[in-house]
Amino acid sequence: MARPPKARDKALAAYCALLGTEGERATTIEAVAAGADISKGGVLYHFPSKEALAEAALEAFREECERDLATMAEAPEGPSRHYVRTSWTSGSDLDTYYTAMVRLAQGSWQPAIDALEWIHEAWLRLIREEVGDRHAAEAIMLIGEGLYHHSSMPGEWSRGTFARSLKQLLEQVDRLKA
Amino acid sequence: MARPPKARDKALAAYCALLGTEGERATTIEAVAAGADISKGGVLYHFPSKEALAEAALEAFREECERDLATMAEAPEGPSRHYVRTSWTSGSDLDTYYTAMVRLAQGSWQPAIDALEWIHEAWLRLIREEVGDRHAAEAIMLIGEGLYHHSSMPGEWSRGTFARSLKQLLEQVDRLKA
DNA sequence: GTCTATATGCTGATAGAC
DNA sequence: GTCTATCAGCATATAGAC
Repeated sequence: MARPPKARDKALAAYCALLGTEGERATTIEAVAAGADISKGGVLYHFPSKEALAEAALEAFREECERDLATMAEAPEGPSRHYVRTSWTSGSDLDTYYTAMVRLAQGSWQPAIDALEWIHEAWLRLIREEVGDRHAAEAIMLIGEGLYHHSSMPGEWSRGTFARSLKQLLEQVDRLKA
Repeated sequence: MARPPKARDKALAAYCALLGTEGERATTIEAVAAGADISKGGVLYHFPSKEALAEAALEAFREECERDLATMAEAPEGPSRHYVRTSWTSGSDLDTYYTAMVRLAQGSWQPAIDALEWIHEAWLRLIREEVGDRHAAEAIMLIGEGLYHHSSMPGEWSRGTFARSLKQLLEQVDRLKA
C-alpha cells in the first residue's frame, strides 16, 4: 500500500463524491467508473466488489478522523470553534469521507454506523473537555451537526443563509461556552 | 380523495418508513409491498410508477408542514422550544415524511430539495420572530437540525446521549434566546 | 381493487483479450 | 492494470385473470 495505483485513488474519490452528491441509488459501479474516467472493469480490478469500495472508504475515513482529532485537540481557537467552523463543508477530504459514511449508515451499513458513533463520541469528548458543562457541549456539537446537515444538502438556500453567518454563529458558540 | 383506499395509505406509509430506516436503495416496490402487506401489483395499482410514490409523499409532507407551522406559531412554550423539542424524532407523521423528503433530496430529487428549502425558511422565520437576533435564531434552528440528524440515524449512541438531555438542551436554547 | 405472470432494462460481477 | 464482452439476478412496469 506504499503507492497505490492512481486509478484506484480516482475510483475511490469518485465513489465517495457520488455518494454525497447523488445518493446511494445513483452510485453504481458504472457511474463510479465514469466519474473516475476509467472503465467498469478497471474499477472492479481494484475493488473486487462494491462492498470493497465501501470498506476502502471506511478505512480512509478512519485515517482522516485520527488526523482531525489531533488537529482539533490542539486548535488555537479551541476544539469547539474548530469543530463548528469545519462542520461547514469546505470540500476537505474529511468532509467527503464523512458524507459518504453518513450515506452508507443511512443505508443501514453497520460498519459505517459504528464508525460514526465512534467519531461523534470522540468529538463530543473533546468539546466537553473544553466547555465543562455537559449540555452546553452537546448544544455546541449539535450546532455543528446542523451545519453539516445543511451544507451537505443539495440546493442553494442553506448555502446562502449559513455561509454568510459562520462568523456570528461562532460567537453564539462562545455564548454557550461561557 | 375523500376516503382513499386503505391499501393506498398503507403503501405510502411503508414507503416513507422504509426510506427513512433502510435508505433509497432498499426501498424497492417489492419491499414497500411487503411492508404494507399487499402485493407488488397492488402497490402499482395505486401508484402507477415509483415516482408517483415520491409525489404522494411530497404532498402529504406539505400538508403536515402546514399543520406544524400553525402549531409552532401558537405553541405556549414558544416556537423555538417547540421546534427543538419536536426535532427529536418522536415517530410523528411529520417526522416520517420529513425523513423521507431528506432521503429523496439526498438522492437529488429536485421537488424534495425545493420543499425542504421552503420549510426551513418558514421554520427559521418563526424562530426569528420570537428571538429577534438573527444569528441566535440560526443557532437555535441548527441545534434542532442536529438533533434531527442524530435521531434519524441508525445506531444507539445518539439515542442514548441526546434523549436523556432534551430538557437541558432546551435550557441551552433559552440561554441563546436571552 | 388486488392478484400472478411476464417482459424489459439495469446492476454487479466474471472471463479473457491486450 | 486496464479494457471489452457477456452473464445472471434484480427492479420497474405491464397484461390480464379473478
